[in-house]
Amino acid sequence: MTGTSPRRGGSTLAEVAKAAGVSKMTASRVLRDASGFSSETRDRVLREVERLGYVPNRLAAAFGSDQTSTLVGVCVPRLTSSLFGSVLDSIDHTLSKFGYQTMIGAHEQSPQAEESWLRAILAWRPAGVILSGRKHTPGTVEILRAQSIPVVEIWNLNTSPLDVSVGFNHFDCGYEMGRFMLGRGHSNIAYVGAESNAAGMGEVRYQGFENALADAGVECVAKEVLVDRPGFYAGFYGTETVLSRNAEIDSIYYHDDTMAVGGLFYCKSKGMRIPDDIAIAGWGGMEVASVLPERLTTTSVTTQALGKSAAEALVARIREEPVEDVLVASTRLVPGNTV
Amino acid sequence: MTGTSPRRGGSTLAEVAKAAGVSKMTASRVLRDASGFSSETRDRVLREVERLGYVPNRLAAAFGSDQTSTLVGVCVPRLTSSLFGSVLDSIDHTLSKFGYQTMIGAHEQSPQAEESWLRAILAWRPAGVILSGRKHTPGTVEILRAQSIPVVEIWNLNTSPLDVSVGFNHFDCGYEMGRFMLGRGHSNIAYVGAESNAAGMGEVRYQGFENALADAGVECVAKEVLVDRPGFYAGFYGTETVLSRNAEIDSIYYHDDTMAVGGLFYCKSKGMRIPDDIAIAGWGGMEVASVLPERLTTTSVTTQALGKSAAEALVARIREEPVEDVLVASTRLVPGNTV
DNA sequence: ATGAAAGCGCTAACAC
DNA sequence: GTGTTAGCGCTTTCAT
Repeated sequence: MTGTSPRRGGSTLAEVAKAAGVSKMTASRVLRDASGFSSETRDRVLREVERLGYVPNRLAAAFGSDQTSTLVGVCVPRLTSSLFGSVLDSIDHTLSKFGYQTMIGAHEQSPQAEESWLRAILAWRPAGVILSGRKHTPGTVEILRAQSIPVVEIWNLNTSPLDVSVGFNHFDCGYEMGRFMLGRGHSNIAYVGAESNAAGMGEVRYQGFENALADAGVECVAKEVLVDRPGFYAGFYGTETVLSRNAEIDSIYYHDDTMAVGGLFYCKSKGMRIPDDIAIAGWGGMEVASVLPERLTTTSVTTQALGKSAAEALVARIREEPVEDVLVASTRLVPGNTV
Repeated sequence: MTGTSPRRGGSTLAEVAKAAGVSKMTASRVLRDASGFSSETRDRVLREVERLGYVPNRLAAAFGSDQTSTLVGVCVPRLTSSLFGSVLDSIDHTLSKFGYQTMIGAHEQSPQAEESWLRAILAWRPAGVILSGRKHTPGTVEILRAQSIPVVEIWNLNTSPLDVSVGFNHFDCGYEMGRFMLGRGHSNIAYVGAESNAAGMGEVRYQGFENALADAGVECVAKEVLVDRPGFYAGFYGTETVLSRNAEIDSIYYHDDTMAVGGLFYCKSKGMRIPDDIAIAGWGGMEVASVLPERLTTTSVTTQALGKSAAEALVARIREEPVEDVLVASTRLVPGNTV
């Protein structure tokens, strides 16, 4: 910082107060809309605020009083997914309505990255944090407990959360789709997924799926989990890979709709008929499916509701209001004509 | 706050210092990895930090010293777009490498929403902010000037930025595509876009496009800008709308690839051949196009590079290093077989 | 309805 | 290599 430049942030409360001919306390009360001032005083203070372009210093306020800010840390696997994007959008929208500011992190499914992000975030004394998934490092768990800070874990349903959990029941999603595909007469069933990292956010869905097959005495004939970000292209070449290894496959369950759409176009490019030659099922209920000639069989999920519930639960915890420990965001299998 | 609960954040520097048998200053130096302590002292301090689970209070540090935090505010139109998601991902990744924390906002193209977000963010004395688009309220401009804070405007190229601009040359993108479509012999050319709001982030592209047509003495026969979020479905029904009004249309330029893909499937569903009956062009070079049977004619854009450049430019400005005022992220027309 | 004083946890500046 | 002092801008507490 150069010595000549004026203090960043312009004027202070003291300057506003002085200009308005009142004490700092009175000015402070006016700005926080507390009580204890006449409407005449109020007008005088607000006029000076306007004139001086006063911007409150929340750093000082949060530090000086209760040691807690209105900052909230939110960590998601990635920002490029329409599903996580929707959740984050809903969280941010809801939090800002309640007067909180959202600090983000993207851990791309690495618990270590999550932990180092968290350490940096906690130094700002956030009012709470929202994490994705159930896998956290021991360090993460310990530091959260030590800070006794409200935590909401999202995405995966977690019946023994650190604090509060708001998620989808991925196991049931997988199980239900497994049963559905079996019910349509498919028996050479494969799974194609993608995980950038070890945390395995898609794994639970596969487990539910596999269980459904096992309960019917059927084995999943192929499981291909690419080390990649889930997406259209991963679905395309994952399908190529799995079909090249096993020509008997008559149906594929995908990590999500983007991968399913990629797989669908791979199959069509090879002249396969859907669902006669090969059946395809996705997950997520993404918008892209709405324009395809085929109606994709998928599980539609309520990402907006998940985000809103998570943000509301966090705010309730911050305010020490009663909150359900475990909330489930709804999902629904939507039969199309691709299975 | 209940009086019984311990101070959030656990121990303080003073406690660490006392436990280590040194002064606060020495402990502070160790933690900031400054010089001025023996390695023996360092070990003793770090041991106590570990033992006490000390988490530094950046609120106090930022407030007490230079009045500036390592927080950075980043505002984008929305978080559900793969393009903006990619930019944000790249920004966050780059900023965190430099030790900054990202606070987000989503203004969905409303300058007013941007301004109120900005006011809340500036109260945290961020080291800098990144805004999207060129349209800002007078209040936004004034407050930024008054705070004399580093600002990077992204997305739209802006030759007279508030501070620094890193963007795509949308006008050229549109112009180039206009010329390309004309070159392929199309003459009944329409445009289909979508804007949720008045700020009109897609408008410049249209202007370039229209100019290309005008320069060739051709008029754009239809312009349909839906009041909606750009997306697959908006492309689908926007195409339906525009074609129902004008049956002569032989080619359509879309706001982006999602809309183009939506339009493509609408046209195919009506039995039209592409590009013979109707030509289709998008923008963005999105992944979805990689799996279609058609190679979509589009403009591929470097969202990761844009985000990285923007973050780096902001950091340079914060550090008072020399920075180019205007940076252009590259775009490239990629001819496919849909035009 | 308003004001005065104290202090939050940290670091810059200056001693030693 | 280490310690002391002062102060950042605000809010809390307690007077008036």
